[in-house]
Amino acid sequence: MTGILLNVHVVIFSLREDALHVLLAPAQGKNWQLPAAELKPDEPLEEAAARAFAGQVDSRLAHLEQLYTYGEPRRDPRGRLVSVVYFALVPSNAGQASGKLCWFRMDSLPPLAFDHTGIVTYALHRLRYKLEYSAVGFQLLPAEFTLSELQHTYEIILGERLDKRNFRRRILEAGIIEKTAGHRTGEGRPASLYRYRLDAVAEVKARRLFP
Amino acid sequence: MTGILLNVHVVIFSLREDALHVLLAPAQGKNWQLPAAELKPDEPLEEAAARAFAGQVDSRLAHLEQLYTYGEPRRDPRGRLVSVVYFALVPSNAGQASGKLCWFRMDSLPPLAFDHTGIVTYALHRLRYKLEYSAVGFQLLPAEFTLSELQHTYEIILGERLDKRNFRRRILEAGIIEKTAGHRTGEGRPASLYRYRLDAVAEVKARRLFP
DNA sequence: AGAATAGTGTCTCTCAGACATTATTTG
DNA sequence: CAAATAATGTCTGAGAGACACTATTCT
Repeated sequence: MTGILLNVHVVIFSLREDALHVLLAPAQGKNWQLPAAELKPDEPLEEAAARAFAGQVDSRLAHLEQLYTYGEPRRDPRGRLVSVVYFALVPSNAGQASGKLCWFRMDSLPPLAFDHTGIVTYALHRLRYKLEYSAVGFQLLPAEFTLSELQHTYEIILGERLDKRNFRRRILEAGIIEKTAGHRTGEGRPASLYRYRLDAVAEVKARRLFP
Repeated sequence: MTGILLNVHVVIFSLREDALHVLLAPAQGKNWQLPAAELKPDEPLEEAAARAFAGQVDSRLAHLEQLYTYGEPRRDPRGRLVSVVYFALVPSNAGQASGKLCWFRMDSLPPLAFDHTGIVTYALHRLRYKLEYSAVGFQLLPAEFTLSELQHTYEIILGERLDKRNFRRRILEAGIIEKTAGHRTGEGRPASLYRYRLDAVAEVKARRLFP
């Protein structure tokens, strides 16, 4: 291995104040970059990915999957760097950033170092795509949520309005959530709380939720 | 980089004698393994992947995409090895193997070294999945083909029979192939030849062909 | 009472899936 | 003319998408 470096980056998404956010670390100059970790000799890749933001975000990790491996020869001017990039979701009720990491709105990202802008864009593509055929959307919400909150989450990520009745019909017919006893009170009529049915994960992954 | 090795593996599929085949290289003992290449310091990952079977298969490369990066600490007993695995398709009219590489039927693979059996299984999943929503199927055929040959390709990969009329309707309505002047004569009525419409690639990738 | 949000049903149109017969060539 | 393969159309059922009003709570 003549001078080829390997590391792990993570694109971490969360919903904050009605907008999709990404967690970034300060880089050279005024730039920012994706949180990274060196791979330890005896550590699985996923663990290195989790380490990239461990202790910086007070949240259990809701979702972590490999995104892509970037290895263009000149992507980092400091040397040949191959990065295995992971993609993570953090529920919106957690994820207060501490340390040097900061949340940025996806629709107004700061300048990013190296090829990180392209990586974040691709991660958003993946998130939108997976939203349509799997149950990742729930990973951005707390354990209990209302149907309006769920719809709102989908709308923010997809960037488009969805029909309330059609949304509810499809989500409920898919059988992946169930009503709990609780209600959320607020400004108008209180809303029923729902929870994600863990036993439904497997079957949902097979079929598209939104075709 | 304390003792972490990085290389590139390739899962190469082709259709031969009415069955899906994978290209393998001899390994320790009676085992076989996926063709591999060391990453050169100034070489893109794709190029290393292509190098893993360059000169061994007399064919232009029809399709090459990154599959996944495997990096479990104990996957290779000789040391910590991270492998970026690619996935390739070779048209059935080309791809005569030479050198040490051999084609094996997917339904009767020899014992594979390390975690390569799992990798090949995952690659087949990906191939089947992509067949349903993109145009990769055409990459396994020569430039001109009959609709029966195309359907046959789909049936072999998906492992199930398809209805002839429904298949033709969907393929033709998708507008991704066009009739050429030629015909293929053989035992029965001669069949019209079709070719893949290059300008259709982009739009097809967006929508599922087989839902 | 008014403002705010939750919750609910129908119709239409497109498309997937099942299904059988005729057409053209070769030996 | 027999065998082989190519080519073609219809019906039905499921599901996506468009669409508007009633219900419940809070102030």
